Amino acid sequence: MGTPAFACPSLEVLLAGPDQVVAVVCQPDRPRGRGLAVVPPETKRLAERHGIHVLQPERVRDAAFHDALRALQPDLGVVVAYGRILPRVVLDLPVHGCINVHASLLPRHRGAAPVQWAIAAGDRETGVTIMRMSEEMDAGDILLQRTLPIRPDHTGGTLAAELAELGAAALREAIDALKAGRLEPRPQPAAGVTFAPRIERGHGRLDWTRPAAELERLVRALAPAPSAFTTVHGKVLKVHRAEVQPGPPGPPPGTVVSAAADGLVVQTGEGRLRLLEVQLEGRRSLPVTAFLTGYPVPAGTCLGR
RNA sequence: CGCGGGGUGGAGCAGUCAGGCAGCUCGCGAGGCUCAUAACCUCGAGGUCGGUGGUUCAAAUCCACCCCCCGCAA
Repeated sequence: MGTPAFACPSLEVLLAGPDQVVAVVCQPDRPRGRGLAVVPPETKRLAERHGIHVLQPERVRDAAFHDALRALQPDLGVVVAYGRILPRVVLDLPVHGCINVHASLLPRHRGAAPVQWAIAAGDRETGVTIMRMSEEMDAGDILLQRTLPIRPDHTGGTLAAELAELGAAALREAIDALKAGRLEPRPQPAAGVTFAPRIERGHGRLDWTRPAAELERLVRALAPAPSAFTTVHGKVLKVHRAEVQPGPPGPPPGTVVSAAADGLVVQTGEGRLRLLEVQLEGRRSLPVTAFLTGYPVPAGTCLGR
């Protein structure tokens, strides 16, 4: 059971393995993107290429869905970024229950967006957790964990891709170990629980009173999508890449200190942030030099309002 | 039919409303200035104005259709 691209490496591992994949469960095709075209989830596309049966229940509490699932007589449920809280009746339906691939070192970053929040929080390392699923979100017993250092150049996009692969490998390992009976589930520590809520638009707004280092992490966490942003002259300006620049306290946070070939330097609550790649609404993403060529932003301009 | 912005020398943009010599900043090339430089000055090359059709004496500009890029919303 999984929906977006993050789940695909895990599905591929299962398809390549010795066990039969009786079905793929994902969220329904939904109108997405410009023009609201109805687009099938990534896992569905992958499943169909392999001729795997696909289930797309509107409601996970629907009895008809439960019947369909039961008819498949699954031995094990594998859930990767499905995007819905599953009721107990579904969790208990497979003979050996359900396991989950989660992109963090639980109990840290329970929730929908663990990868982004790990970067934004400044974590030095993150990883994946394979766990037995319980009704409480991401609170199940840990079966196996694998860690991955977070590099200073990791973005939400690149880190998620690496964790998807790491998660798939860990999943393979965990299933093999489970079948061999040499995997001992252990409860998550009571201490260290944090939550990583779904990323919403507002999370990307750069609050210039915050330290530059924190803003840089937010920019990376939300790249390439949905992106951190500020505003210039009332227009949305996405910031795709930026770097911290030490600097003396200066003008009010949000003030453009300088705008030249080497970047657009903005005063923050602590230090300065040099914007390197930006995108004005309706325009494509540009290196800051090209952006400034056609859209001059004089020093002294106040961003964010 | 979800709302909206855009496509103009290599890059980014103005010009379109009100049709009339293809413009700006940057880059590139040559020359000059300078102890020197990504600085400064002079000169220069480079464009089927996204495509097709239409209107017109005349279309980047007006009309119709099509292709492509992007922001919002979901």
